[in-house]
Amino acid sequence: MRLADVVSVSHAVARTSGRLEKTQHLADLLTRLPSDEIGIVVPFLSGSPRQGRIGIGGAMLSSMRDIPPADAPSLEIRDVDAAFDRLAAMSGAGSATSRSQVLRQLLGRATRDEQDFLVRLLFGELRQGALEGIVIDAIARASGIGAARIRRAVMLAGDPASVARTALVDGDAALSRFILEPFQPVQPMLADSATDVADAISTLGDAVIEYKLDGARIQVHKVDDEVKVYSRNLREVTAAVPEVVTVARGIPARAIVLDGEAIAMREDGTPHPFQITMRRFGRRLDVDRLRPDLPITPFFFDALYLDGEPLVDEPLARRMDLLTARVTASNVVPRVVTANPAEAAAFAAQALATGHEGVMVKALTGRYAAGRRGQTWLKVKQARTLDLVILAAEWSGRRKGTLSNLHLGARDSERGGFVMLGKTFKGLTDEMLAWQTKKFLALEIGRDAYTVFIRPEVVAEVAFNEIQASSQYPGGLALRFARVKRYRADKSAADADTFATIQEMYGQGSRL
DNA sequence: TATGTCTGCCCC
DNA sequence: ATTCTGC
DNA sequence: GCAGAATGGGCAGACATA
Repeated sequence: MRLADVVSVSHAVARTSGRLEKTQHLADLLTRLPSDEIGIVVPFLSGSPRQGRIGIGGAMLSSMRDIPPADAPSLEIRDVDAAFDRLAAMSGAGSATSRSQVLRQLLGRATRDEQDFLVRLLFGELRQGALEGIVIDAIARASGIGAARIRRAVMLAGDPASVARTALVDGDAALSRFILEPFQPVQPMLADSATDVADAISTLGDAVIEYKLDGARIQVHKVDDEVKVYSRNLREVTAAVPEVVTVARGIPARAIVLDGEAIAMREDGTPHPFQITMRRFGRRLDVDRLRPDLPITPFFFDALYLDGEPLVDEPLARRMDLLTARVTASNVVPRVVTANPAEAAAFAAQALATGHEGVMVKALTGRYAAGRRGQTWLKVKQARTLDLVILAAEWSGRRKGTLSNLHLGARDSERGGFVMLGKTFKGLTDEMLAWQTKKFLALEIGRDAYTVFIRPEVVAEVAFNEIQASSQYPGGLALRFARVKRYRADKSAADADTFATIQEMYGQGSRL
């Protein structure tokens, strides 16, 4: 199949807003597609190439803007895939230059529309209103198999392309080969948010409350002495966390799959900040050098498989029992089972006092909903707010032509002026975007390519979860997960919170 | 060698 | 990660 | 309720450049 055929379907998908119609366009394409190209095109339609990230980012792509497009389409899907393969294989000195040359050559053979598609694909912003979810529906429609069955197979396979090939070529019965088994990581279950523990308990009834640790999600697979550790995105990270391998090897089970969190702990049993955990997690070099001073500890909270039996369809209560029977208590997340809101609230307070992020509240009857934001898991995190001054805004956002991304500043009561603490666009409705665009242009005192700087007069109430060290901002501090709650028309810049206040919060640990 | 820029099925 | 929006 | 879009800070590592 030609690239142009895929591009035209992508355009048709982007043009319509209806999910059913998007699905139909994609299903038609899948039906026409030669079976040996399913593995290439399905990832394209889900928004990323088969090869994953291949070392091409925004800077490289924006340097390609001058390439004149071809007059007529000639690229085959296979040509593109082969070029991506070559790009992915490049490394070492001079690789950036040769990568740039190969990409230039590819884009030079593409029409304007094809160039546009390839650039968005490589940048990871296809924006056709259909990613994996819609593609799953399309596979279902094209194969005549139920969407739930396809979705489940994708969660277990971790990859829609192989499921598409099986469904379209071999049919329904062949999907049964997608089962949970060791060393085939499954997409982790995700959680919804709740405002507080009492709210979560009243939603879920009998529940287990767990410390929510601010580390990195891990899925650990063990068969006999062989252990592999996967990240939330199913990336294999075994080499980064030898401590986890040691703990897993010691578990008395022939085969087991566990879900948990890896975090750097202090000797006194309190957690390091997330930034410190990240110095270890994801590191491949010098792991042994950092290990003595910065050990990583796994804390497990779920068991997905044990000695030949998949547990994902078992209720949480049974999965917990099997977990605690096999794993030492020091490697299980602290937890309490209760339906009593007061007891739950006390446990949550204890989690925060120990320095943790908050708690998870989970229904005891819940199944493990792989890859989904299950309604049976609720996270409760502590947030606080500051009144900050808007220093500037950037041209970007949901609707082009609005000033959306806000620069947030705290008042510097000692030296005068304001100290920038980060940016946010979150929490802004379409209505607020329209209002602030007008307002900020009236307050403009200067601009550059993307930014309008304004007189520091507008105050917003900004929620955040943590204050963290920053090498980017002049005060050396930045807000984590900042979002706008509301504008404070009743406050002037002189009423805004001061940088000294933020420094004090950071010193105490922003969660205490 | 030292520093800066870019990238990441990155982590949150 | 968080949040808003259309379906 | 789901899926998608749009965007945040910071980390290690690879490579380019001075």
